Amino acid sequence: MHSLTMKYTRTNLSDADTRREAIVEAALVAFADAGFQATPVTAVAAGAGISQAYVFKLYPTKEELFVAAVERCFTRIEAVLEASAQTVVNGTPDEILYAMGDGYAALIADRKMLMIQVHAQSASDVPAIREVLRSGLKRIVSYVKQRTGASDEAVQRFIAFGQLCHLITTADIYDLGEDWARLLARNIRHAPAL
Amino acid sequence: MHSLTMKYTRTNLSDADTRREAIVEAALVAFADAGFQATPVTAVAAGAGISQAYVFKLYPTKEELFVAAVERCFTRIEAVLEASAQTVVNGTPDEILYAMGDGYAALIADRKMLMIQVHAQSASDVPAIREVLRSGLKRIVSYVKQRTGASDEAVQRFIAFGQLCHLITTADIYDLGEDWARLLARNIRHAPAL
DNA sequence: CCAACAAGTGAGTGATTACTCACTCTATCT
DNA sequence: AGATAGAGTGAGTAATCACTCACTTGTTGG
Repeated sequence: MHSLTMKYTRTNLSDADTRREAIVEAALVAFADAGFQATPVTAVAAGAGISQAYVFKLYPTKEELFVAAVERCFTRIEAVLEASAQTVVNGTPDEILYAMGDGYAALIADRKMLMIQVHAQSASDVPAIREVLRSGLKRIVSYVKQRTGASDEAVQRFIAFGQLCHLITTADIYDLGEDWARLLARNIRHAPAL
Repeated sequence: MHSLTMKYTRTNLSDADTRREAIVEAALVAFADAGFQATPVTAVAAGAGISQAYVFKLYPTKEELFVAAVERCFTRIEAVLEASAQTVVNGTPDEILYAMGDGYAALIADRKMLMIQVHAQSASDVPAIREVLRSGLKRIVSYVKQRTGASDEAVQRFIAFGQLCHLITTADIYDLGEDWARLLARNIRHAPAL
């Protein structure tokens, strides 16, 4: 139980906690790919390189697993926003917001972080999922507002255009040569896929 | 085959087409409720009051059924936008857009039309679903642009705030008394649920 | 050496579900 | 009357999947 008696003394993670880490990472990938309902827990287990039975030992239900993945997603977004904010020194609120937009665009280049959010919205009739979506959103909005000092309107616009970005990606219209698609994607930053 | 020899001569729908109608309506309700993966075809059949076997006779796969429901959703949105536009005479583009926003807010009061779109985004890795999402979006954007005559920026903003509205609804933060929630929902019209 | 426990798994199980098929029933046409 | 065709279904089937459990293995403290 205590680190002095633990097998791995190099880190402060026990074996089980190391596994939890690996499982959440695998869950992020697997759930992002197919969503909550369509992803079998076996896919997460395979991604983490362990048996399905052990996944269930560490995360008793698939729901908890998904919630952990969504939570991780929001934590990562927060970290990226903070890192982006730090690249601009003595900036105006709008400049910091702009840098955050850059950071977010880079983050979602591989779609995983974006799709997890969309899947969470889709599964938001499950109370625990709605709850983690809400708390993640709260963290992002509160953080952006406080860190940038931007107006409420600017922060709201920031989130709204983030959502537009999700729509553009799911409908896959970034590189469509049509007028309506260009209209929607105008000025939306978009890093090329990995 | 031809209406002169048909059983029901009062309408121009054959029995099968009447059933198709009922099935799409039931599909809209059922899929909106639980999404593409989590909705069994039996739920649609029950909603339409017919056997599951017959649903499969008219819609050979669940995928086609879902696509039909999404298509219907966009058709209904377009109709609502048109009806809203017609309520304003000699309006500026911004006035017409505003009226359309009212219409949309009223339409999604019962969440069905909203959730179907979110579920479609979530299942957009299925090519046919991505396709119907894209074509629906194209119809809406093109229609709004042409009918209002608004600037590209204004139309883009209209769609972006529509998406924000979806997020607010899925996370269920309309009536949350917290600052961050009020910030997000500021000036977002919201008809009370039915 | 042994007791105790944590890590880990193979092999189920029961429920669900997309899709099929052989069949019935009713109405119309000749 | 008999043939034909469309509307409609009951009863499957094969696969998938969330979750369980009895079990093994390796480690450690006494």
